[in-house]
Amino acid sequence: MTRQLTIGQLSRETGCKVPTVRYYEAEGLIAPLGRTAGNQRRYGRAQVERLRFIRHARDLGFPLEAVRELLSFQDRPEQDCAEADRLARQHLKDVESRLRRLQALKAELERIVSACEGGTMDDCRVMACLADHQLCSNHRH
Amino acid sequence: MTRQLTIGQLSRETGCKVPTVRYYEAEGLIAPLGRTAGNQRRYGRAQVERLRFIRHARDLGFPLEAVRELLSFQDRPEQDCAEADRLARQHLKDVESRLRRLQALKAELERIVSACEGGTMDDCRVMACLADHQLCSNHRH
DNA sequence: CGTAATTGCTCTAGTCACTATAGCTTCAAG
DNA sequence: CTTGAAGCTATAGTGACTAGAGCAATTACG
Repeated sequence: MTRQLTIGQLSRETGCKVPTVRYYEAEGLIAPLGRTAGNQRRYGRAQVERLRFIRHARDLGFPLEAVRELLSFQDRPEQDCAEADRLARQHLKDVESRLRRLQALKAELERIVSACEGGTMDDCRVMACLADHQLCSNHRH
Repeated sequence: MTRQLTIGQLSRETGCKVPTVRYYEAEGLIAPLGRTAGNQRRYGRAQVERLRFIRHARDLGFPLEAVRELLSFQDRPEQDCAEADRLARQHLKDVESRLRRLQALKAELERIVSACEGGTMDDCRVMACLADHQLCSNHRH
């Protein structure tokens, strides 16, 4: 029989900081098995898995609300997985859109810094580009 | 002589929402020329330019603190532009790092959703990947 | 000149996902 | 039995806004 874990041990096993575990509890994502006589939280193996699931989804950039939804799917394993798939696909779309935006941004920043040849603020390309939208390569943002 | 602008007109000219202009003022980034007898803000051409500069820097992802610094450079046009250049290069590095991370993320999400072939939550690849780190292509995150 | 619609004002609270701090209590080891 | 680490709660702070309440001022029209 596996013995119960303190919040610190849970934290070490999952790489999730202690205050974050308590935050997730306040958010209703994870609850301890129970408390000791002295009011300390105690966790079991299932909580380790649950917290790993949460952390992994968060690392993949799912917002907490999506994680909450995914956890509720987990609790109903008989259900069709179309919803989980839809959520993941939606998230992928979001990531792709952020990616495109970031790529455009990188291109413009590269253009801006490569144009700087030293001198004073007065005729600095970096400052000029920031001041005047027309100097942008990308007029859409 | 150009007549002064209300906060709403300034907002329309710059694409920056009214509450955001007030927020920037509270943050010390931009101040109106003055106030009317009835306590309303009035702006001039210089403020339009300044706000455009702020918005453009923000659109490029510079944090407000960096924008504040860039604005202070603008106010000292004699100064060497090395600092502005350094700031932009640093920001470019940040963007590149975010970009790499997002690309890895996209790859894994693509792998996850492509593995889903329907069925129940029980044997859904999406859920399995989220539950088990070992199933990741990228073990570093 | 009166009135109604629009725009402005301040202040407070909410967002997201934590992180940090203060001040206290409990637990495990020696 | 004492000490020090780790636990507890509660509150506030982060960044960059956004939303709402409840008023006041301005402007256009008749």
